Amino acid sequence: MSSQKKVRVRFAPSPTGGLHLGGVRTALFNYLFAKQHGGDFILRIEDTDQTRFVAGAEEYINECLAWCGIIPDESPDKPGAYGPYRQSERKATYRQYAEQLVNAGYAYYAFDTAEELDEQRKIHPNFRYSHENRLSLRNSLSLSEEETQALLSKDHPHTIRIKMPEDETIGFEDMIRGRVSFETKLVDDKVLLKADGMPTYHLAVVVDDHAMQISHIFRGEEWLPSAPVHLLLWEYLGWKNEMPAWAHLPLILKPDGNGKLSKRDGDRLGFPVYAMNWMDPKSGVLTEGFRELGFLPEAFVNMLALLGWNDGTDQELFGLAELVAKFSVERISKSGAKFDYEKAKWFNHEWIKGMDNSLLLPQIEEIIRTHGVSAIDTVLLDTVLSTVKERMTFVSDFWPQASFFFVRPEEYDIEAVKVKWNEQKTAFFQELAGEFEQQATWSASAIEPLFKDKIVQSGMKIGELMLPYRIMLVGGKFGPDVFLITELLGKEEVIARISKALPLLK
RNA sequence: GGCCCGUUCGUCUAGGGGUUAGGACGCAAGAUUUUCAUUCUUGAAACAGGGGUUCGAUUCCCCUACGGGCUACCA
Repeated sequence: MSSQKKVRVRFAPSPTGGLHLGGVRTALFNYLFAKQHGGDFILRIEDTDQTRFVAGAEEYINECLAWCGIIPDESPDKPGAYGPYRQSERKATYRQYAEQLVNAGYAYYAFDTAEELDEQRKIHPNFRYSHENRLSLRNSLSLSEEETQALLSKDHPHTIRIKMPEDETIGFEDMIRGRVSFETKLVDDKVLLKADGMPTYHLAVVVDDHAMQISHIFRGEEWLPSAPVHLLLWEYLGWKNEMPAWAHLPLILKPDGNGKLSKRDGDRLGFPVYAMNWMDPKSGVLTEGFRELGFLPEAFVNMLALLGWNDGTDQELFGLAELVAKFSVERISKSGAKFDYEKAKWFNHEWIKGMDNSLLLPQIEEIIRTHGVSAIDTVLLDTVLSTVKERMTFVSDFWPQASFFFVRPEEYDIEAVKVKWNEQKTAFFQELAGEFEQQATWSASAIEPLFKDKIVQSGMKIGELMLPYRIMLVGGKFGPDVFLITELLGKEEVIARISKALPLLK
């Protein structure tokens, strides 16, 4: 069916909030599939008037995707032959198709008001608008032709509902799940066109996917129950043999407890759920995103791809290009995956370790600048980054891990050494500073023996002096090899730091 | 309640009629690092239950249980 058709795949986010993990993953899988088949990835914006449209949200979506390296081939900004790709700009056609369905007997006008239906739901707890009761409700099926026309000509508020067949089995072959089928008698008569003339999602996707020549649809599992409506629509609109192939992706679940992952879980458990910072325009509350927290887009994408997919080997680290090459729908798992923030951090750690310094440097320099250091020695920075990289989980870890290379410590972990301090140690470091002054070759390999020999001569133990020395240089019990730090800091700075810290230890 | 989808270590998963059920995260222990982290080694840790089918089921089928999704004039 779709094998000779060009692969065209779309991502249709609704611009009502931040792009969360599930959204990005749906975009990613769409993208991977399209690129793998040499097809097109289209961004379609689901900006119905009913969804509370948020200003700037469309730009936000674009930025998120761009950060992840998912670049649409066509989008509202880059329309192709089948645009426009904003639902709000395609309003005109939906009504026409809805009426076409009514005329063909596949749909009908329903005049019941929302209040009347609410009333029904109160009386009948399991109320569904369906073949069982549609003849006792107010619609063009129960009313006579004249009554219907009268209501229509009076502009009586009405919706158009699909007329679900009474007793059919409708099924399809899901690319992930295999055969899935539904009994139409159990599906209700969904609204296709609302009273305000706007389409529901059901009508809009089908009409647009057809118009946009979409060949494959990857969407969340939450859409599975409405698949029969969509399937029928493709058929009723006369497009049955142009119908795309479907794949319903498993959901991303909360790490604890049960249920779909939501923004609240991030707040509650202390991890991001949005790709980038998202400010809720109503509440003004800012939710920190993966990007701002110091995640590398490569790690973010890698982590998302492996949440529900693997290549069948033990490999876990994949770049986007490799994902495109190795992706396969058959290997997408059927069951929902709980999001594990620890594992996400591990992915980031691995990517930082393996990332070329030159790609990390712009962000690192930015971090250093925000801490008030303007003169950056790029050669030193490159070396520092190399030694500190493996200790970083987030890009932002650079500062806590390496700040002492750029600024003198302000605070010292004096408690760690004070109890065992004595005059002999003070004298030792005073002399050491003097000897450093005379030292011609300033390298770790030259200083380490000098330092250790001097300790042996003094009769003290090496272990007694190493920690104090470290604390003088970096302020605490952390950091890379102390002699490497000594070398990188330079002679003048090391002596200055000894002089600054020594009085505090006495 | 109804419908649909799912179920292998705590988590993400590999596997698949006969396996010591593999890997990763996390956890624990040890080694290295005279700091902290990294790294390395080792360890604990799983086929939801019951029926079939079969010489043999974790794997195939059915049922149950459990989990999730949907059940709006939201997407």
